[in-house]
Amino acid sequence: MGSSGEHDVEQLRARLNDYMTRHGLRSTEQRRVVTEQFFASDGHLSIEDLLDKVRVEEPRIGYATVYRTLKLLKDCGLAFERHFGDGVSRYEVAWEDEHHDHLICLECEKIIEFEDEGIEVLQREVASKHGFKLVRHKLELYGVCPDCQRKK
Amino acid sequence: MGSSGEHDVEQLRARLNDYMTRHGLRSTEQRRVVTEQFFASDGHLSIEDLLDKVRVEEPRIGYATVYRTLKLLKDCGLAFERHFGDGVSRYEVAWEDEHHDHLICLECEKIIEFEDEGIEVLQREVASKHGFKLVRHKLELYGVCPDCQRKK
DNA sequence: TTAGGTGCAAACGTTTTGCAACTTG
DNA sequence: CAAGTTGCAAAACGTTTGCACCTAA
Repeated sequence: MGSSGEHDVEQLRARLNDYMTRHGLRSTEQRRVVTEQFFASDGHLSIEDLLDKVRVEEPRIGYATVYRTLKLLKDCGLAFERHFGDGVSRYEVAWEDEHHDHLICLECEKIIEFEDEGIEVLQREVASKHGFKLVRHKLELYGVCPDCQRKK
Repeated sequence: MGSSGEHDVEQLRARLNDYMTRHGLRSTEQRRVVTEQFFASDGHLSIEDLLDKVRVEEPRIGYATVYRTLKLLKDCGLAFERHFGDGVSRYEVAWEDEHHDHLICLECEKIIEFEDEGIEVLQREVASKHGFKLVRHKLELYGVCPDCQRKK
């Protein structure tokens, strides 16, 4: 529950340490708490979500610190920032081996993750057709989930 | 240049008028200027972009009015709102017959539009596999365009 | 005449920043 | 001890809203 499942957290720590060393950054207690809570989370966290988790462990952590730490994780490629309709940024762990897209219910805001290799192949074709070197992509399907269809 | 190309602006006007009549909304000079400037624009305009264009014609138009008018256009399905990385909302004319996705250069911010029916088909399959009724989607491919690859 | 629209400025919610105090290496 | 980091509160940012005045129907 809330754990990292089968993913390799150790690898994330290593990548982070490596990045911090290379950039002369310091490993503080706050950073440890924020990053560990983040790595142990599933799904798409807002700053507030993460701050709540972090404060259970270390109530004095300020909220600029969470922003700054997530910016750091974003910069070293360990977190993805997402913007779904509302005005809030949400963050997601960038597991080395995983890529998925999102299927979002317009009524109950439920978010389902999926992967589809066929789509990925076609995306690479589109990119190369335009001479682009593809780095990443974002695909979001918006619709009405089975539960909400039933409710009508 | 900056014109609407081969698209049918008249149809947009008709749809807008229809919507306004049905909702008891009024056709003001400001709305006319904002919507016409918007319909005559290509690409992805921020509120500021549009306000600049609008003020050439009618300098007294306030900037809440542009927001409110774009909200109206969004509500009646004549404009799409987009969020690319920065904090700004951008708007795009929702031409009746057209759907496209975006290929974005990470270095020069160039945006190319594309359509790919194969991808659309697979998207519909994914949605129905999860029991979703698909309403719309957003696909963005990020990479490096040919020009920027050459510059290195 | 009246419901709706406008422009302004103030309010809003999220994110960023300046700064003095504090840690890490 | 130097340089990076923190927490706070203030500022900044894009967007929304309250309100008195205006205008289309």
